[in-house]
Amino acid sequence: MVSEKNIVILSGPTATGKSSLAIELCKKYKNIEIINADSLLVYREFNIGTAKPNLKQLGEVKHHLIDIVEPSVSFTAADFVSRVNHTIKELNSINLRALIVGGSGFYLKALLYGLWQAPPGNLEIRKKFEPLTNSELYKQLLHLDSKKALQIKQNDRYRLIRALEILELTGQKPSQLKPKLQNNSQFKLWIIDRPDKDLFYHIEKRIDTMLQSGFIEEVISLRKTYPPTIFPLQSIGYKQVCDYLDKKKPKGRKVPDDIYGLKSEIILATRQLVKKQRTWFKSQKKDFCFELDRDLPELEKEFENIYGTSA
RNA sequence: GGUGACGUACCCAAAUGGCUAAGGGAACGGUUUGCAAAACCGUCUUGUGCCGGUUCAAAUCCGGCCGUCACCU
Repeated sequence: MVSEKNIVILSGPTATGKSSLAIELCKKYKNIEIINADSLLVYREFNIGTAKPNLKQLGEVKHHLIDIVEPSVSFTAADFVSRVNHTIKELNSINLRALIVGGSGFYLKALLYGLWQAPPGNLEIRKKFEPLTNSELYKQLLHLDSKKALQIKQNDRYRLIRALEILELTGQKPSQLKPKLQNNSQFKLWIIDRPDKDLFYHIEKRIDTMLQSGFIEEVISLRKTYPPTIFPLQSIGYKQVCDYLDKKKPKGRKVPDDIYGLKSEIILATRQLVKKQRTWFKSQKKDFCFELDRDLPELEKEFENIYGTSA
């Protein structure tokens, strides 16, 4: 059965070189296409700051789930899962294999283990909760579903609202939601990483390149079209450029007013992302962990085992 | 060389005589179930440049020294 073929998920911290590696790996096989698993590459017009693969790269190997939504539209983990499942089916039907590449841990977890059987977010209902303070929200939830409330930190406003939203939408207690089963036996989670010294060097180099390629101009142009509140403009790099353009200084830290100050702020935020991603992956069940450069031969061998001719 | 300002933790920064010297950032660790490059939580338990003086009591007042910055010659 075609659909039972293994699919590698190539993940790991940002700037490790996942995308380029994936393209190099796929070029040798001709029948593999890449499915993006990065929460920001799905947005059109956000190109430089997201380190989106360029046209040449996109031409070498076909990519899915890149540039699929407008920047002002919110794209969720559930959207990601259904799109991926759909794409895999489609590829299988024409005898192609999929390779999933990206560092958005939450999306991957949703793909591997499924989300709960719950309705999507509802702006109307969320608006209703807006005036309430965190402790008021917490008290409400404690009253309606104390089990769930005890699992949520009292200041975790986002999750408190989500839990109350589910209650209102379904009448069901969030703590009793049933899992939506996801067949994950075909996925192989591979994490690639590299030593801090290499990774940080790459991060700095990458940010230099972004700034030289017109990153600031990209942000200026995006801000003419979209409100500053949209999610991708809050993301790493974009947020710092916005602050730079608005001359907004961070609290608790002195940063030069110039391009060097901007660069150091983006580096800082990117390193913090790396750390968060590593923390995330630490708790995930992995099939392989590779250190790039050092373990490349082994990685290629494993890749051959899964995507090789006979598979 | 002269004048003035300033010197508080790894960094920024409150507190100008008196309870155990705020707060923030960074860092480190963690949570994560439809916004996730988001959001949230925990840990950073003696550090007021140096020396001396005044006082019951000094980061805080006085003197000197060292250092930084600004301006002047």
